[in-house]
Amino acid sequence: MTLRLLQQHGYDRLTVEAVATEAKSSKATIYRRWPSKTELVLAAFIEGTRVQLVPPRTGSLRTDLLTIGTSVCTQAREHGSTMSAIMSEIAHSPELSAALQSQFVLQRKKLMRDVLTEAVERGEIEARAIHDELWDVMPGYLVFRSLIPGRPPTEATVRALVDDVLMPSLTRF
Amino acid sequence: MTLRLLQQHGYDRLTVEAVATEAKSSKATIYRRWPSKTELVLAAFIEGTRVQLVPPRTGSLRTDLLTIGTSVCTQAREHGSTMSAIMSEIAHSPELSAALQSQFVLQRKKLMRDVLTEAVERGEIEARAIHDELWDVMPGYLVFRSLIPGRPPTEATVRALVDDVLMPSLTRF
Amino acid sequence: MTLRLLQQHGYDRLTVEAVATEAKSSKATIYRRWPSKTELVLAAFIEGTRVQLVPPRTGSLRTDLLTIGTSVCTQAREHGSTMSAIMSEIAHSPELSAALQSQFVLQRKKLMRDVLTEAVERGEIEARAIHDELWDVMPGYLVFRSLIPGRPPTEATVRALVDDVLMPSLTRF
Amino acid sequence: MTLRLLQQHGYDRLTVEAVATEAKSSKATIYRRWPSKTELVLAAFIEGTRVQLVPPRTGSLRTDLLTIGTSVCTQAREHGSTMSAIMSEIAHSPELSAALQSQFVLQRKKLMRDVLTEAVERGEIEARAIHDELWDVMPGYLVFRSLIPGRPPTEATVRALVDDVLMPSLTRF
DNA sequence: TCATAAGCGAGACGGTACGTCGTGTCTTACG
DNA sequence: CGTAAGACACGACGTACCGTCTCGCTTATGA
Repeated sequence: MTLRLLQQHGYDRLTVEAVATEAKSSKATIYRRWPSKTELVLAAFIEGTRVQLVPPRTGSLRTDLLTIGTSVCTQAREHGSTMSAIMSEIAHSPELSAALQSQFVLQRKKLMRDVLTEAVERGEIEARAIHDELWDVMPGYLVFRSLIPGRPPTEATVRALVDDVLMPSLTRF
Repeated sequence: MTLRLLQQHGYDRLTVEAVATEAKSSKATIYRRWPSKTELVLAAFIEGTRVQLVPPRTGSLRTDLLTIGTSVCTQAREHGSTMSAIMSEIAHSPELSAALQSQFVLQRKKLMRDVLTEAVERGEIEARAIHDELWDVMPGYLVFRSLIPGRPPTEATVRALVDDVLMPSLTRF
Repeated sequence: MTLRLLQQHGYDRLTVEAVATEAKSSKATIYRRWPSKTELVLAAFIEGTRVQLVPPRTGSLRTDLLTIGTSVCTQAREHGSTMSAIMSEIAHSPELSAALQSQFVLQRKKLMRDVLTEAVERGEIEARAIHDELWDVMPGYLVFRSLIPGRPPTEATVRALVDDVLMPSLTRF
Repeated sequence: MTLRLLQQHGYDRLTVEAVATEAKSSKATIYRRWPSKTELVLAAFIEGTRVQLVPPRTGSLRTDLLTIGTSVCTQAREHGSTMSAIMSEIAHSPELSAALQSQFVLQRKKLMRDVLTEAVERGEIEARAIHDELWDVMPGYLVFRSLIPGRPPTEATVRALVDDVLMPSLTRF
């Protein structure tokens, strides 16, 4: 898998030549399928982080959030270098941005919304406590923590984030 | 200033040659001072984001946080491309990581702690509401929002983050 | 032809970049074919001085020698700068030396030997008058004269060399 | 002595920095005395090859020539790399050429002429056998042999050159 | 069963930036 | 005041990678 090379060497240490060799293929074939190294990497990333789109449905909002947060941590830790590289490249290309948006971000957003909606239906929180603008505070912060060196998010990070920040916010009314 | 080129072209569109020309200098001189392009860019970034280390002291925690959040937004918006590039490179070099830590992160952390400590002293919040692990939720999330395309953080983002997330968390006891 | 640039500017005024541009190519391609600037220049030199390997066969040793001498003069005058550069570089590299030996020197030696052998067969000179050690007195001296400034060898030089030095030596028995 | 570095590394492996260090001096001082690396090297070469200008006066032309030839061999072998480098550089600079001419070539020419003149006076050869154009056949050829790799001139080379080429030529009348 | 076409590997190529090195000039500080 | 130390502008070298391309070979189909 191409992702392995990505995780091992990081984006710019990765050469298309190496990917081709790894795939027992040739550069031309790679470029026939993906128009650029960036798109190749983005596709591999999206492929490698494809997750269940159904909410965990553990029965409580808190454990749902903990589950999602842990999952984000795992992925972010594995693909940290890839994510930062993608962020770099994305600034220059609206197509990449759109691809990331439609194939990655939207799923996560829907997942989060489902979890919150179900919590509302269960009466755990009020609908007005949900902030559409801030749906990605948890994943965003956890990803951020994975990108900067020295402080990768842990289980404790997620628990503190959920218990001491998100839950107080969602139950503030 | 070298930063100008960075903001205009982004990290990998930036050439050391161009920096040298801009500085009416030569590549050799650049490389004499900074061992690599990455270190040059990191130094420029740190230099360009050197800010006041004193808390805003507006008198209330909420407005202090709004002030800091707005400042983070401004800088993150300006140096978004630079930040993602630095994050990419940092994974490969402990030295870079240490430099970023000591010359950038620690100042921000101290600033945030000062603001919170003063709020405790003013009686606005309780000391135990402060979470050392999560001191960077606000800046971290705002930076994250600046890095992903399409949703740069706005004044409204900061206000929602402070009023609906941070303040409920800090006043939860 | 790359040789043109060599003759115009001399070895160290010549840049690989210029050669690439001249060839409507790129530096990378040049370096793919020749491992260094020196080898590139040596190859161009050998290519540019590839001559007939058959003796002139004018019927007399004297005119054969004059013909060869004149030819040496022409080439040495054209490629003087190249030759001295090659001599400089060759001292450091046995490979270059071997290449020059096998692709340049040996042909000249054979040519000279053929001319002398035929003269022996025609009865013009005795075989024992031929000195294997000194087969290159004429070309060597003419090249030397081309390398030092101010005294390029002329037609008169060759004639004097043949008539007053070589022929007396070869017919001394 | 600067010459030592020259002989060890050759012209272009030699750096002015190294010469300065060797001389416990600084580059600026070197450049104050000699306007360029080439002139520095030329000066060192001329200094290092300054020889007696008086003829050997062994009593016979043959041994005089052998003596001179052997001396040329020794010097050429030691400074081969330097000589080829000087020849390279000289093509671009009339001043260098003039310096070499007046401080090196002319002495050698005079030496050779003295030897031949005395031989005439001794009755060994006729004056008309002396060819002004070809006064440097012996040193020129020996230098050439020192420059090309693999065939440095030996004692046998000199003897053959004198006995089988020069003497027949000089005694041809 | 053999011929012809589509697809793939292998890798050369043009281009561009990197980081290194050496020359010759210049400034600074010391003796 | 001259010199050692060394920073500096300039420019070439050789390397690496990207994205494009051409060339044979192979494989899958049509007569």
